Amino acid sequence: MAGIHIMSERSLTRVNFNVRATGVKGRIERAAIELFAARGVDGVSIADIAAAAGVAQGALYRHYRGKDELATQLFADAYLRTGTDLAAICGAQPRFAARIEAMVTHFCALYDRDAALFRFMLIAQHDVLPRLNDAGPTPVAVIEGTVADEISAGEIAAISPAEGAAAIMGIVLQTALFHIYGRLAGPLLPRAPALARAAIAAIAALASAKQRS
Amino acid sequence: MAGIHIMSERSLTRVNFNVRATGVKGRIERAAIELFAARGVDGVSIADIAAAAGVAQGALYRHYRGKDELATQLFADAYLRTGTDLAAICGAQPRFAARIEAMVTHFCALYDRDAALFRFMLIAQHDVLPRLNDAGPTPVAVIEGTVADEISAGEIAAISPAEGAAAIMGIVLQTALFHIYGRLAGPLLPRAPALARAAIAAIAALASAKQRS
Amino acid sequence: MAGIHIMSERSLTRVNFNVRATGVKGRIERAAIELFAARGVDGVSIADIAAAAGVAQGALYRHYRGKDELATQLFADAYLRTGTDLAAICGAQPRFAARIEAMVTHFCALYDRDAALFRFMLIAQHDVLPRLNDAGPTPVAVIEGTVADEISAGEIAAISPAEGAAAIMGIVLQTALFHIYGRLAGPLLPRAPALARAAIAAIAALASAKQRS
Amino acid sequence: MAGIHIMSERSLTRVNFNVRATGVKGRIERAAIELFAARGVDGVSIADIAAAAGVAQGALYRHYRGKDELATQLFADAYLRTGTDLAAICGAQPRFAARIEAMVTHFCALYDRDAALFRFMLIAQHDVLPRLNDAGPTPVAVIEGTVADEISAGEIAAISPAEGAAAIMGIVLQTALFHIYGRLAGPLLPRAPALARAAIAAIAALASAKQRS
DNA sequence: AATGAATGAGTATTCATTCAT
DNA sequence: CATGAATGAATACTCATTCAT
Repeated sequence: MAGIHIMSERSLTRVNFNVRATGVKGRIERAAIELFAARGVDGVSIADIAAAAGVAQGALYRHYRGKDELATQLFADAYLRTGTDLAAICGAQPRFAARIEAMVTHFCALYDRDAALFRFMLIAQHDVLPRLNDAGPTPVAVIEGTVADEISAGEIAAISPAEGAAAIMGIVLQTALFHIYGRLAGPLLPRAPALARAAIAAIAALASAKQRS
Repeated sequence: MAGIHIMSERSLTRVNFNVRATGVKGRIERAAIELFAARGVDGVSIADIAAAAGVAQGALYRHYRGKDELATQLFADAYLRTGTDLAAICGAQPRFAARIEAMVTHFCALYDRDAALFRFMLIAQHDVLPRLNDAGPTPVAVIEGTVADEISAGEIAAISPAEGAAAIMGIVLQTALFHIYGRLAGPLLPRAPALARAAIAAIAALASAKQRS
Repeated sequence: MAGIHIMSERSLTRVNFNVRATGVKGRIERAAIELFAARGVDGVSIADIAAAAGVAQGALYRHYRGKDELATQLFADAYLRTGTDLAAICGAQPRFAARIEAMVTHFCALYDRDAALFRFMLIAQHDVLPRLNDAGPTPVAVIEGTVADEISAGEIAAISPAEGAAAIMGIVLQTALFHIYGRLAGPLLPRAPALARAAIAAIAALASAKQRS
Repeated sequence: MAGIHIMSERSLTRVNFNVRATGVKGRIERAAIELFAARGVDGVSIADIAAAAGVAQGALYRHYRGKDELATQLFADAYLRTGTDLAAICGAQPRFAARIEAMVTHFCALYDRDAALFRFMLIAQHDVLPRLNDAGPTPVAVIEGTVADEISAGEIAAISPAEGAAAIMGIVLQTALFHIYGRLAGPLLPRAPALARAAIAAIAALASAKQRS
C-alpha cells in the first residue's frame, strides 16, 4: 500500500491544478474548478472565473480557445490522469482484492485531497464525457479491465465486466456524493478498506446470482 | 413481489408525465423531460421545449412561472413520487432482503418504463436537490430508514445508515448510468435480483468491516 | 357659486367613471383609472386591469379595441368633459375674477372628488394629448379664451393668452401635484379662493411686466 | 444677475450630459435623454437607445445595470444638480425677490440650453421621484426653503411653504410645458423677469388671502 | 357577453468572444 | 502577455391580442 500512496501523492499533485497556483493560467484553472464544482459548468460565466482568479476576462483566451475548451480540458486532464493512475495501481498489484482496494483507496485519497475537483468530475461528466475523444485509459475502462481479468482467471463467474465495474464505481462515487451533500462526514480515506470490501462482496454476489440463473 | 409490481405499475403511470400526453401542459412536460434528459437543463432553451411540444413559447408561462420552476417541479414530482412509492414498498415487506429487492426492482422498472425521466433525475439532481424543500420522503431518506431499521433490529452491525444507503443506491444508479451510456444493454428489470443481492452483500461487508475495526 | 357647484356635481358624476360601478365595463374603467393613476399607463397590463376589475382579460376587448383605446378614451372623456364644464362655468360668470375663481373651484372639487382620475389626467397627458383629435373644447383652450376675452375687454395689458393660461393652470395643477406627493394635506376645495387670487395676481403681474418692457 | 449667469453657465455645462459627447457612455446618455424626452421612458427600448447612440445594446450594460438604472441615474443627476444649483443661487442673493428671479432665470436658462433634458425631467418625475433616495437638495426643497425663510423674516404672512413653492414652480414649469407643446415660442430666458414677477405676486396673493381668512 | 388558454412579436438582459491599447 | 471596453447573438420572459367554447 505504501507504494500506492507514494504514487498517488505524485500524480495527485499534478492533477491538483495548482491548488496554490500563482501563475495566471494556474489561477484561472483553480478558480474554474472551484466554481464549476459549486455551480456547474453552465452556471459559471467567464466573468465569474476571471473575477475569482483576479484576472481580466481576456486573459483566459490567451490560454484556452474558450470556455468550452477550458472545461473540457480541465475535465479530460483530471479524468484521464485518474485513469492512468488507476492503470498503474492495477499493474502494481497481482491480486484482484488488492487491486480493488488500491483503486478505492486512490479514489478516497483523491477526494480528500481535492473535493472540488472530484465534485467537478462527478457533475461535469454528463456534459463532457460524450465529447471526450478516447485519448487514453478512462477510469471506467481500467476498472472494467480489472473485472474482466478476474473473470478470465476463473476466480469469479462470468458476469459482464461492465456490471461489475458499475457496482464498484457506484459504491465509491455515491459515497463521495453523500459526503458532498453532507450526509457523511470526515475524510473518506479511512473508509476505503470497508468500501473495498463492500465492492468485492457486491461483485461476488453478482457472480453468484449469475451462476444461479 | 406481485403486490410490489402492481403498486409500481400504478404509481409509475402517474409519474410518467403523460408519455402520450395530449393536453398542452402534458406535451410541454414530456418535451421538457426528454430534452432535459438529453442535453441537461441548461442546454435546453424555452424555444426548444416549445418547438418540441408544438406550442408557442408563451404557453409555457401559463403553467409554470418560468424554466426554473418547470425543471424544479418536474424533478420534485418525480423524485418525491419515487420516495413515496419506495416508502409504500418498504411498508409492504417485513424483511430487509425483501425490502431491498423490492426497491431495487422498483428502480429498474422505473428505468425501463421511462429512461428519459430516470436520466433527467440523475443529471438534474445536482442543480435541483439543494433548492428542494423537504416536502415529503426522498428516496434517499427511505433507503436510509430501511437500513436504520435493520440495524435497530440487530440484524447487522451498526454502520451509519447513510453509508449503507450510499452503497445500495450507488450499485443501482451507476448500473443505470452505464446503461444510459451504452455500456450495458437490455432491460434492467431482469437484473434486479442480482443487483439486490449485490446491494445486500455490500451492506453486509460494510457491517463486517465496521465490526472488525 | 351655488350654480357652479350644482353643475359640477352633475358633470362630476358623469366623469366619475362609476366610482361604484357594477357593470363589467364600469368595473374595467374604474380599475383602469386607479391603476393608471398609480403606476402610469405603461406600467399597467391588461392582466392587471382585468384582475383588479374581477373580469377575464378577454372581456376588455368587448368594450374597447385595445389598451390604447381604453386609455385614450378614458382620458379624452375626462379631459374634454372638464373642458366642457369649464366653458359652461365661464359662460355663467360675467367677470374675469369670478370666472377664474369658478374654474379654480371646479378643479379643486374635481380633485377632491376623484383624486385618482385627476392624477391619471396629469400623468397621462404627455402620452395621450398628442394623439387627441380636437373633438371639443380642452381645458387649456377655455382658460386661454378667458384670458383672451379679458385682454380684448382692455382690462389687462396684451399678454399672450397662452402665458396667462400657463400661470393659472400651473398654480392649480402644481398644487394638486404637491397634494398627490403628500406635500400638502386636506381637501383642495377650501384652498380654491386663495389659489384663484394667486392666479389673478400672477396674470396681473405678467401684464404689468409686459407693459413695462 | 451677472454672477448668477456665470454660475448657471458653469453648472449647466455639467448637467448637459455631453450634448456633443464623444465617449460611448456620453453618447448613450445623450441618446437616452433625447428619446426619453420625446417618447417617455417606457416608450423607448434599449435597442432604440443603442441605435441612436451608435453602439451595441450590450455596451449599455457596462455602464448601467439596466434601463431602469439608466433612467433613474440620469434623472437623479439632473434633478439633484438643479437642486444644488438653486441652493447656490439662493445663497448668493440676500433678498426674496432677487432669489426668486434668480431661480426662475436659472430654470429658463436650463430650458433654453437643453429642452430635451428639461422635458425628460418633467415627464420622468412621476416614475422616478418615488424611488429617489434623498441624496441631496431637491429643487422643491430649495424653493420651499426660500419661501420659509421669507416667512420667518416676517416679510409675508405665514402660508405653508409648500403652497408657495407650488405656485412658483407651477408658473415656471407649466410655461415650459406650454413651450414644449408649441403654445409658446421663442426662448424662455427673456420671459424670466415677468415669470418671476408673477410668481412673487402669486405668493403675495396667497399670503394676503391667508391673512384674511 | 364573458372566459381564459394560446399566441407570437417584442424586450431587457446575459455572456462568450474579440480587439485596440 | 494582459486588459477591459465593446460586440452581437442568444435567451428568458412579458403582454396585448385572438378565438374556440
